[in-house]
Amino acid sequence: MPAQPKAKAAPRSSAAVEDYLERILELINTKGYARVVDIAQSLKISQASVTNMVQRMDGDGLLKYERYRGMVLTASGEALAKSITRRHRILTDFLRLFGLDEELIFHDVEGMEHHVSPPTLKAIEALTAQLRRQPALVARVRL
Amino acid sequence: MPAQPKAKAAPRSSAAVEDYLERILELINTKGYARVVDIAQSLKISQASVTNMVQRMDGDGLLKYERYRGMVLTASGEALAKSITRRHRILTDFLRLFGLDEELIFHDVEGMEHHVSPPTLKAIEALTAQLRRQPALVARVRL
DNA sequence: AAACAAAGTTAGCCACAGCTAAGATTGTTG
DNA sequence: CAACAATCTTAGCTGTGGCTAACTTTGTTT
Ligand SMILES: [Mn+2]
Ligand SMILES: [Mn+2]
Ligand SMILES: [Mn+2]
Ligand SMILES: [Mn+2]
Repeated sequence: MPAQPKAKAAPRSSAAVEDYLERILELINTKGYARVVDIAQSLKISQASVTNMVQRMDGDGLLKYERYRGMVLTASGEALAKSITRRHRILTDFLRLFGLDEELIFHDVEGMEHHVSPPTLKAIEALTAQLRRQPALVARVRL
Repeated sequence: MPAQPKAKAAPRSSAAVEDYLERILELINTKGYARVVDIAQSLKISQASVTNMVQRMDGDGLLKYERYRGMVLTASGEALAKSITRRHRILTDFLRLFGLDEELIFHDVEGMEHHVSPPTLKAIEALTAQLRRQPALVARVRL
């Protein structure tokens, strides 16, 4: 018997895997399916790299993949993708308060999102809500 | 003649290189010198990895390194190290507003800092200054 | 059905950034 | 000064996540 009951296989995913999951979920939500060619274009990487990563993610149980046919997120893959999407949205909402360039926001969020812990995210979310009731204060930051 | 006057060789450094620079500067400031063994302990990586990276950074002109003897930051390495240290400090000051665990703050900042652009950093810095005059608002976030 | 184009896959490559094990250098100590 | 411990370096390895070139599969067009 293991020392720990089952450990839940801690879904320790890298920044790259998180970006793939985020795009795959978005493609499924908007087009109904996620194709290799679309993932590649969206992430600006080669189709070959996508095929390779998708095979790894299949092995890791994040999605089910059939050669030449397509892929679907597993339950755990989808749960992870949704939480990643939420993080991305919360950080974007926060940075939008300050009148920064939209492309810059996207770039910064795309990098930062992989390093923000749940408590920090919660604080930023609450702060954003508060700042929305204080436009005068926010205006002083936007200067 | 080149199209651009000189381009300044854009010091495009990775997250790992930035972490090394930050620690090396800190060690120099507190002990007067940065030794391989101390960098290794501080970053929790092996001495061999440090030697390897330090050699690459020498090749990239970020520091001058002499085998078995030691290293000094170049002008550009020191400038970069200082700006990295500043980013780290500004982000830490921001997150400290919310009563988060100090270890958690360090972990998050250590990851996020490499992805925050100058305009975003400036906004966060200004926001922190404003929030310091609004303890009541901050208290609502800390709940 | 043959031909073609688009999409997908494989093979082989690379840089980055870590590791261990083994050996070299340096400075201190008996 | 010899021996020793600490420090540093080298050699060789690994996983991640990219790439290009060449090939295969699929679906559409004629
Ligand atoms: Mn991202
Ligand atoms: Mn994202
Ligand atoms: Mn860092
Ligand atoms: Mn730092």
